[in-house]
Parts: sequence; structure tokens; C-alpha cells
Amino acid sequence: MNKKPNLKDVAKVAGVSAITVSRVLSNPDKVSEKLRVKVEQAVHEIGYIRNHAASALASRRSGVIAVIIPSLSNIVFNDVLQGIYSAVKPHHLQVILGDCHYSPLEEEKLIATLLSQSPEGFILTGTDQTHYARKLLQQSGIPIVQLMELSDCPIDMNIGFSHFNAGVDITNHLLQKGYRKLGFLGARMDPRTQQRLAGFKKAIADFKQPCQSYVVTTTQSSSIRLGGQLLQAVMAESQGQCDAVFCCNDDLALGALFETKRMNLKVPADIAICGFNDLEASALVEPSITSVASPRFEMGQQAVELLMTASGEDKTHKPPIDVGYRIVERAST
Amino acid sequence: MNKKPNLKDVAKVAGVSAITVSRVLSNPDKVSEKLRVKVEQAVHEIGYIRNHAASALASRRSGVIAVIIPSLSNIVFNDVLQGIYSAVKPHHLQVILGDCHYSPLEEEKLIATLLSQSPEGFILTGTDQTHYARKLLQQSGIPIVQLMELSDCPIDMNIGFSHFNAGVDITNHLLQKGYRKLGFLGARMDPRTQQRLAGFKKAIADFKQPCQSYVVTTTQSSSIRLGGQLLQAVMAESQGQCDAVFCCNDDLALGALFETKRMNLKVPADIAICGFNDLEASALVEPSITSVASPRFEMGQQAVELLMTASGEDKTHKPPIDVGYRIVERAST
DNA sequence: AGCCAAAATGATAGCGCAACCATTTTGACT
DNA sequence: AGTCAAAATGGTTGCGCTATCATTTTGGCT
Repeated sequence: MNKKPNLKDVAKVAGVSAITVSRVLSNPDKVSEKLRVKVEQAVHEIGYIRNHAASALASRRSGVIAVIIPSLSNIVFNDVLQGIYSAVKPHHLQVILGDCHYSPLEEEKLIATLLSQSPEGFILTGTDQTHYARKLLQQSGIPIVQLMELSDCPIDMNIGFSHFNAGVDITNHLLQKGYRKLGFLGARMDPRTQQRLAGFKKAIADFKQPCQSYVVTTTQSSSIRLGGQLLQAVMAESQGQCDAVFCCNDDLALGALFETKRMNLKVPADIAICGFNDLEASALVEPSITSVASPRFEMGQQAVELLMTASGEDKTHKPPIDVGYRIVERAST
Repeated sequence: MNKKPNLKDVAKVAGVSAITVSRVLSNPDKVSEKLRVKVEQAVHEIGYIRNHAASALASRRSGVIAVIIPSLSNIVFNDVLQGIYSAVKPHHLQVILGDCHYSPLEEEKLIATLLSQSPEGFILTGTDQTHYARKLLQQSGIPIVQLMELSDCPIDMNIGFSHFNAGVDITNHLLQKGYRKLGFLGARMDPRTQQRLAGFKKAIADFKQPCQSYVVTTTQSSSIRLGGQLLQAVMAESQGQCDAVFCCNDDLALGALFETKRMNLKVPADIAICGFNDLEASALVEPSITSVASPRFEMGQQAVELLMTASGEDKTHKPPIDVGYRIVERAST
């Protein structure tokens, strides 16, 4: 096997100059039909593939955007990723993806690594980056989008919704339905989960009638199984009094629902359940589960569009974009 | 904002030569403690980040591996991805991920694009690449792993398990349990699903006693909801005779299970259900669902390790690695 | 102290491509 | 045919880094 063909090899085969081959690949319009065809044939014949590193170095355009998500296993970020990938395609960009496992320190390292790829834009999840990470990002001069939640002082651009407000609203929903002994089931306890919990507490505190709350949280990562365990825990803590639970996500809610069957509790008569994120299963289980929906796919798409329209040097303050959320009321409440 | 600092800027600040800075970043062992510390301080002080394109160009090592999966929304590939990311970390590699949407043609384009990044290895899902794609891959000279299923003529390395055998086994499981009117519910109908179906048909054909089969498939992508619809369809086609269904994945199986409740069918008394992939929910729903488990995370990990130990120029035939599968028998059968 | 191999450091060149500017060709118009 | 602007093509250079080789420094030994 000879070494990989380069521009000059193609040029030789096609009988043109190297720069013409380069133009055929990046600006076909600038080349006459005749040469273009000749070059394209040569490219296909010898299986030439452009060296991205050299191209990026010479053009100062890497053609990649960097994305960091807190977890690959959480299906929520999958939806966002799909939006990102779908939006990226027409721009002919590649995505470099990092998983920071919910750790700002790991995220900081990842940011440094990914910045070395000279991305043309950066998409981050959440707003709790370390100080040094923010410095690196700002210094890079590229457009940046912080995703999922809203921030008072975004690094650059920001798109998401208020998890606090959503927490308040869903709790009020339970209160309006007449439930008075509310449990909060929380796993992982990342910033967004904490905001939902804060909303839960605020709604309870502001409620005009007497009511009770039980908060059960763990830093373990979320799973369906854990939802069942947390339901057990909250029933124990409330001595069986708890009549409604707000689960910080739909996995926990599903697990809690399955657990109610084993505990012989009727939903929503004995206990109401609501989740967060509105996964497909929540609508299809029996009884279906009330949840909070948000446009995750669209958030991902919009993040890419924001990056593409931003100049990067534009240091004006851009107001956060609130994509909102929607409480989907179902049989479980 | 000044332009981004480069090696020389760091060298100036640290009072050393550029090449020494380079060495601190890539071979710290080759540099004396004294200089190393000085350089590291300088790097941190001015927030220097190495230009990956230049580094890759000069060193002929890109530090990336390419991965193509058929779908971002299928949680199955998520598990594989997690394995890949976890294994890649200690090697200080980046992953460039592509989603080919189950299309070999899209995959071919993606392969060309990803090869331009000069990846040091390539992980593909399945074994149905186009002819030109295979040519490009072979010509690239890098190690290649085809994942998930086993092939008679892999491009290079291959790791997976036999979906045909799994289909045979799970069907025999149903037959042994006494079910005789078996339905197959299939969505997407990608190659692996087709192999499972072929296994289903083989088991039926080889069975010594009279039995009936009903095959309901669609090329729509899989979902829980679709599982319910397909169950309806198979019951219609079999005029209510069908007493067991093999769903080509657990999403369909969950949907079918939820649908049985609406149809007032008892599982497994009226109808047995089994799925494929052994998702978490399958073990926790009521009744729990029999499924086929495979080591997806480990497959991803092992694929990376294979890439790392392969020289790439080694053209000897490597035997496929069969990771096997396991039928997890549960209450639904 | 003197010697020498090993370790540390530095100078130079070139990786493959596209930006920039120079040159040639085209073709619309008088 | 002659003119000239626009389009097409090409030559040169440098992007920022590391491989390679050259040189200097170190330190263990006699």
C-alpha cells in the first residue's frame, strides 16, 4: 500500500495545478465545468480524501463544533444531541462530543481538550462551569451556547428554560389537585434537579393552607429501579402519609409507579405521581404519568443555529432565550 | 483580544525554545523538572492551548477515532457509545461520531468525511457497508472494527454476536414453554432485525410439532407506541389466535405489554411476550419481560482496545470475536 | 580532575493545504 | 479585429507544530 494520496497526486492525474484541485473541493463554482469533471474523476479514481488537519491549519477553519453533555446515559441529552446533529448537517460541520459525567472539573479538562480542536462554536450543558473554564472559553473568542437552563450571567449565549419555575408549577398542580402531603424524589442532584427542588419548596412555602413536604434525595445516578427505592423511602419517612410525589425525572417516576403496584397503592387515588421530561413511556404506562415537557430536540437545533449566526467577536450582551416548558397532565395526578 | 497564543509565545514567556514547550506537552518525561515547571506555569498563565490541526499535521497522529452508529435515538447504541468513550479516555483520544440513520449510502458519505480527519481507528456498526466504503476503509490502512453482529468477511476486525442464533433460541424458548401460535413483531427491519427474524423462521421450520407463525413488520422506526400497534396488527392477522410474540426489541415489547392491558389480555396466560436487548424497564415492569441480553458496554470498550492493539498494517485475517448473548427468562413467558 | 555515555535542549525543515496575489484566458462589446 | 473587464487558473508562501538530527549539559566513574 502506497502512502495516502495528496492534492498534488490528484493534480498530476488530472493534469491541473494543486490549487485547482483544492478549489474543486471547496468552491466548485469557481472552476470551469471541464476541469471540475476531470478533477472529480481523478479524485474518485485514486480515492483521494482531503487531509483535514492540513486544511484546518491553512484555512483557519476547523469545521467542527464542540459539545459537552453531562451524561451519555441520560436519554434527555440524547434528544438534544439529535437536534444538534440534525442542525449541524447542512452546515457541513463535524461534532466533537465530550461527556463530563456531571463534574465541573472534568468539564474544565474537557473544555481545554476540545478547544485544542479549534472548534468554531461550543455548546455546553448548564451554567456551572469553573472559573478557569470560563476564562478559556472567553479567551477563545468563539461563540458559545449554554444549554438547558437559564443564567443571569451567561458566558455568551444561553438557551433553556427555568427549572425553578417548572418545579413551582408542577408542585402547585399537585396542590391544586388537593394533595397536601407532598414528597420530592431526587437523584443525582445536579444543578437543574436542585432548581426543581427549590421550586418545589417555594411552592410549598407560598401555599396558603397547611401542607406537608417530604424530601428524599440521593446523589446516585437516576434509574427506574432507584425510583422504586426512593418511593419506599419517602413512604417510610412520611409514615405512609405521603399522598403525592414529584419525581425529578421520568425514570424515577416510572420506577415509583411500578413500585406502587408492588405496594398495592392505587394511583392516583392513594398516591399521585408526576415526573419530569416527558419520556415516551410516561404517556403509555397505565396509568399515564403527568410530566413536564420541554423542546429538547429544538433546543439542540437552535443552539447550532445561534452558533452559526454569531460572529464570535460580537461581545454585546445577548439575552437568554427561554424555550419554555409545558405541564402535561395525565392520569397519575 | 489578541490572537491566540502559540508555542512560540509560551516559549518566550518561559525563556526556552519552542520545541521544549512542545515536549513538555507531549513527553514531559523528556524534560527536566526545572524547565517543565517553568513551562507549565507559562502555559497556564497565558491560557495556551495547543493547536490540534498543526499538531496532527506535523506528527501524523490525529488522536481521534471515528465511530458511526445507525441511530442516536436507539438507546442500544448509547450503551455501546458509553463503552467506547470510557475506553477511549485513558488513551487520550477524541471520538468523532457520525449517525448514518441506518442508511448504507449515508454511511458511505460519512465514512469519507470522517476519514478526512485521519482517524487512527474506525468503529462501524454492522457489516453492510457499500463497496466503495469498503474500498476507502481498506485503502486508509487504519484498523477497523465492525460491531454488533458477526460477519464471514469482515473488513478488518469484528466483534459481536449472532442475531440469527439469538432469534432461534428465543423462539425455541417460546416453543418449549408450550406456545404454538407465535408472532414476530419487527420494526425498522435493519440487517440485525432481519437476522433475528430469520432465526425465528428457522426455529419454527425446524420444530417437530405443528405450529403457526405470524410475521408483522414495518420499516417505521421502533418505539413503544409502535409496539402496541403491532400487537393489534398481529392479533388481527391471527384472528386472536396468537399466543406469544417475539418483539425485535424491548421498546416494542414494552408497547405490546402496555397494549395487552388495554386489550384485557393476561400475560403470560393469554399471551407471552419477549423482547430483545434487555433494557432496564423490561426487568421492572409488571409482569417483567423475557429478553435477550448482550454485553453492549463491553463491546464498545473491547472495540477500542482492539483498535489500540492493532497495528493497522497487519493484514492477517483476524477471527471474529463472539461476545455471545444470554436469554433472560422472566414472568412474561 | 578527566573522561564519556546518557540526558537535556535546541535549530531546522517540512507535514498538506488554502490565502494571497499574479497571470492567463474568456467573451461581451464597440 | 480590437478592447477591456471578468472569469479562470496557477505560483508562492506560511499556517503551528513535531520529527530529525545536532549540540550542549549532566553526572557517574576511574
